[in-house]
Amino acid sequence: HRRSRSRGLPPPPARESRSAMPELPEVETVRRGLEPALLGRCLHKVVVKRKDLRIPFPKGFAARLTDRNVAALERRAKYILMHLSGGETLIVHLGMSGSLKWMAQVETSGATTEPAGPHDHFDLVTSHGTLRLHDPRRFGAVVWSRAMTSDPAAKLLSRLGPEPFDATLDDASFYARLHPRRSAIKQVLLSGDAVVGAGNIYACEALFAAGIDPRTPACRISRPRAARLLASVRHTLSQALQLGGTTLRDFSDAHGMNGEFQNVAWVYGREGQACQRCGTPIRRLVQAQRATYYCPVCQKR
DNA sequence: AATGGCGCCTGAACGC
DNA sequence: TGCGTTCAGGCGCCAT
Repeated sequence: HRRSRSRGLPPPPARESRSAMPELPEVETVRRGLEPALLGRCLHKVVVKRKDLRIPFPKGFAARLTDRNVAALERRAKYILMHLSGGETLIVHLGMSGSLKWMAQVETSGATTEPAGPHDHFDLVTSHGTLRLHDPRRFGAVVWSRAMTSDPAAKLLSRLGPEPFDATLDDASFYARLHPRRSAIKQVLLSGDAVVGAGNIYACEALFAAGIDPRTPACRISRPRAARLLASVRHTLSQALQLGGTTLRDFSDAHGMNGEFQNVAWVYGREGQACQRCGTPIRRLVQAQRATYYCPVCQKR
């Protein structure tokens, strides 16, 4: 079977901060890793190599960042928000294949920056090191906003659903967000309308954990099952976040499944393999042009 | 308003 | 060995 892939070679040695398929846990891991390096630093120089990501770089991008200090590093859904001293914000989305690589200056050697490759799109140069955006597929986006309450930041972020670990997201409000939707629950999870952060991998995993068939119309999920699903989303994302350190230091293969994640996955990428709970072969189907993996026995409509 | 479908983009894996 | 095809999917956008 084509999908039961075995890698012939061991992964290359870990040498940079990279995680493909960045979902919420990966983005939060990147944010946490960058925070101590970037906080309070001044952006001395901004080098733009290629500016046509999914959303093209804003006009005057480099000039608008130069000589600003990094005031805070925040995350909202899968966006990284770099708040600057002038009140502006640089918003970075890593898309499917994006990564942010921190290259610390080594004072003893005189701080050489590695040469930029064809998929390196910008460098933010500080006195202590350089932050480099790398994104081969260019599904990512870089957006500059004068203020978070004004466009384009407001437009980009205003329609996002609640954060999974927001205490105000309770069972009742989660149910209320699912109930009007007639689409399959898998698609509703991916839409980020009811809760943000779960991409294809964690949507599949959370639905397995909750015992819910991914094709179930969202409106047919009862209050208790919705509560269980919310708990499963939170559990899955927090477990992945705990494994985030591994993601940070590892390379990913083409499928973004490296390090610990593929080892703890119950269904994702396991078509034809025995369910680790009941032994039934895991199935794969396509919903909205996206692969869905599930156990036909453990997950009910 | 909700919904389903499309396109973007590259590299790995696959198949002949 | 080599070349064409398929697949991966986050998300803005579009038509319905």
